[in-house]
Amino acid sequence: MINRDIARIFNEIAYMIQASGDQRSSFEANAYLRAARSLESLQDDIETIYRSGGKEALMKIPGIGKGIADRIAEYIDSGTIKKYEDLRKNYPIDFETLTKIEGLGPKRILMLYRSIGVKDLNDLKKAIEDHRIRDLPGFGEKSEEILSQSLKIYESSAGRIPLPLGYARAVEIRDYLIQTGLAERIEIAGSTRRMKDTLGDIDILAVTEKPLQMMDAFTSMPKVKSVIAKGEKKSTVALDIGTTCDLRIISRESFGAALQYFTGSKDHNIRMRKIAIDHGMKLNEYGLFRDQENVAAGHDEDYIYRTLGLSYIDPELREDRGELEAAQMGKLPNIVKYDSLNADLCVKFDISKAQDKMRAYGYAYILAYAGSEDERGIFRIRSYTLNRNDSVEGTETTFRCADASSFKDDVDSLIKYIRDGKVRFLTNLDAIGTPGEEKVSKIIEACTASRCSIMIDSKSMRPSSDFLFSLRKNDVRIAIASFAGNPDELSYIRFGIGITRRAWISTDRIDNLLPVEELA
DNA sequence: GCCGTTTTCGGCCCGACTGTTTTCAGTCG
Ligand SMILES: Nc1nc2c(ncn2[C@H]2C[C@H](O)[C@@H](COP(=O)(O)OP(=O)(O)OP(=O)(O)O)O2)c(=O)[nH]1
Ligand SMILES: [Mg+2]
Ligand SMILES: [Mg+2]
Repeated sequence: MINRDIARIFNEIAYMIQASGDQRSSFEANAYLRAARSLESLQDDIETIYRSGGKEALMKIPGIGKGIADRIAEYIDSGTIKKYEDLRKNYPIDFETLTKIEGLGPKRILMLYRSIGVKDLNDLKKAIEDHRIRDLPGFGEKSEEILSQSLKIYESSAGRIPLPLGYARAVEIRDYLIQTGLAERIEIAGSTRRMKDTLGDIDILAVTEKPLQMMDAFTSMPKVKSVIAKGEKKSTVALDIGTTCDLRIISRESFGAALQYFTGSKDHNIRMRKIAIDHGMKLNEYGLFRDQENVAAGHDEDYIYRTLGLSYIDPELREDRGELEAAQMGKLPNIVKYDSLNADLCVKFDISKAQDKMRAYGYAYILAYAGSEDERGIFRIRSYTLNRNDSVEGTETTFRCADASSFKDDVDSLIKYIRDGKVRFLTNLDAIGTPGEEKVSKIIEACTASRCSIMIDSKSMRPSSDFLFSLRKNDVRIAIASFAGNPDELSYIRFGIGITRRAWISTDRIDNLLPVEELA
């Protein structure tokens, strides 16, 4: 897929525009950045979209208009983009990598290039080692020191981390801050709250009477490797797991607005703030202001949405993918709640002693792996329930599942299995291809017609929410499974539920809400 | 460069933290 290649080019064009910098063109740079984000989240191959639908199809993608559609077409047709090549002549710099260094943006990167010829990471390293940066205009001894620190953080950075890892760490940090006794309210925000499948960092929001003390506690946590910024409202630290964590402290009255702000996404926030402007108001993390008055003071997120004429939008939907339009019309999907499942639809350990867990999760039954079948790529799962004595009991009810990854080169056989009613659940659908590919559509059609559900593996988080979001217009049913390999891993189900919520899948399509009799 | 249930022109979200910037630019959330 060339989506990422083109996104990278657009990012670089944006950085070069920003580096050369007059105000007017910064909006153009934002347009390129927005288009790049759009391409990165696009599930289907942009080349396929262009070849089958032309420029009109490209212009249907959010953030892509005439100009950028032309540039995408130019890239696909000729392999290069003239505007990009021309800019590169003036700025032969690896912006993509250098902007990943905390504290380095387009302007300072350009300064480093113009003054001492820094083009890439290696050049930067040498410049820092030789102390050539401290004498540059706009830099000093301190900023050279900070750059050296940022470089170390970058090199030990894990990039985006998987949600299950980040979520566990976010909960640890939240609980640590709670046990300091300083927190009046505290909430995990950002992409963790939106249950995005990978996290760029961890974001936490708190209310406290003693911000300075709480910031001290935060920056001196055991797992903090270094402190990147520390103020009374906001601090950032680098954690041991190669990611950073932001703590934002806010007053009690502003908590609702702050949670709305800090949950994001950025694009959702920008849209919200524009809607506020349309209503003659101003939205920021402190409140919703009409004239000078904060009309949302002391209110929760729900109040802000409703005051702007919207229904409440769950965090998982806040990606500017149509949720604001839907909220305006009261047409948001009714998504499944985290504690409402009737069952875990596939686990992979002996659950005969798991009665306590079963009760704790409120499950009426659990389907557990019962071995592979003779046919390649097919396995069986058995239903277990709680009997009168409150112990787990296997039943005669079993279902057959197909693992799509075993049918990559034989999609027709898989479709036949589904159409013949030989399989009830399908795992690893994304191994077949992207959502827009014909073989995937054909499988989905077969599943919808023959009551085979797409099973989500909550442990590996696949198919992803982005994949399933592309399929949201289909009626195909969904089964959520933890794939737990031991009792503790039953908690992974949360991430599978998150996937269905992010994918706009409504409760009437979720198999886990059915009693076992209705599964058959 | 994108975009439009007030617009096809004229807007484009809004604020925190840092350094050497004497009044704010750059970067980031
Ligand atoms: N209004 C506004 N809010 C922003 C902006 N950038 C970030 N935010 C808000 C929304 C984000 O969800 C939140 C946390 O910022 P992050 O950079 O950590 O982004 P997020 O957690 O969404 O994604 P991540 O997985 O960390 O890359 O702060 C911005 O430019 N404007
Ligand atoms: Mg974040
Ligand atoms: Mg953050």
